[in-house]
Amino acid sequence: MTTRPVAKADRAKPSGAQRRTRQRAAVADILSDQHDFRTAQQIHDDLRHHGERIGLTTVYRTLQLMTDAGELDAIRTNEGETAYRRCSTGHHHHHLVCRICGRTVEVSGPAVERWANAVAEEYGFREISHDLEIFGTCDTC
Amino acid sequence: MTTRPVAKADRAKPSGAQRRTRQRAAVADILSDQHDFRTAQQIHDDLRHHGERIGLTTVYRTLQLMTDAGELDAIRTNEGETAYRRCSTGHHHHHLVCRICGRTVEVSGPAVERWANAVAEEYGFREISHDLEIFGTCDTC
DNA sequence: ATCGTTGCAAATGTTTTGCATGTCA
DNA sequence: TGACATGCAAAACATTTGCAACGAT
Repeated sequence: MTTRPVAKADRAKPSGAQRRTRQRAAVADILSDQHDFRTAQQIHDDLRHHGERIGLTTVYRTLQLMTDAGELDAIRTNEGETAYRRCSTGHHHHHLVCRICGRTVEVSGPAVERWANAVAEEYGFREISHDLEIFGTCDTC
Repeated sequence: MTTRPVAKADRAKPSGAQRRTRQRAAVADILSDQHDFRTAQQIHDDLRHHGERIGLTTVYRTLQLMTDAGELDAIRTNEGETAYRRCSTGHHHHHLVCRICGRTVEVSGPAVERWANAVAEEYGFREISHDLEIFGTCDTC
């Protein structure tokens, strides 16, 4: 086990370019609509319900590809699943997540960034990055 | 999948009291020594190397018990494992983790707490909690 | 003696991989 | 036509559970 942030662009793309396929388009589409974190299995179910013919394996592989490409945010749930979400803004941000319905709001705050950097420096840490998730119950729940 | 903070005291203790056993003491001991996050499997290995006779199942069960009792912090690693760490201070805090050696420093900052609460309230979220991990490379690495 | 604990084996659930087949460029 | 993509089945893992044997009180 190694504790480090989720790899966003670890393995280098082998060589040849990627192909546009029906399946990849379908995964990308469904993630454009929804803004919540979804697991691979949920996405697979959704696609099936929408009449898409796609294998679970392909969903997993596509999500990994998109994550490596920086198009998706990936988090680990407490249930041990990996959940993915389209990363609308390319830059750094945090998430405000409703415990009940899963509604998510992207937030950002220079205050936190500054604090994190200051604390890290105080302890002699370099090349800082951080993950922050705020949980709560949203007004409609 | 349900996104919510790691359950710290979910299931109620049935009725009878707990027993002190060699195995539970061993797990507690090893966690008192080390301050890093360790997975159940690592702890099991450590104990075996120290000559302890203990089953992996028991390690898992003991860690869960201690977590429910609020004695341990549990986090999900990006590799999909659950890592545990003794929670020295009973109160809320965050972690500064070295990407290389895994060294961990407990930090706390009212600034972040305030910011998180403010942002959450702005979006109508209640019963706020949050998780924050800062990653970096420590001075000795 | 009683009832929580242990630990093996087996089950579960998620994600990955081998490989034959299909398909975009 | 190729090289990459797909998807089934099987493998790989982490974790949980059934259950008979154990051990603490």
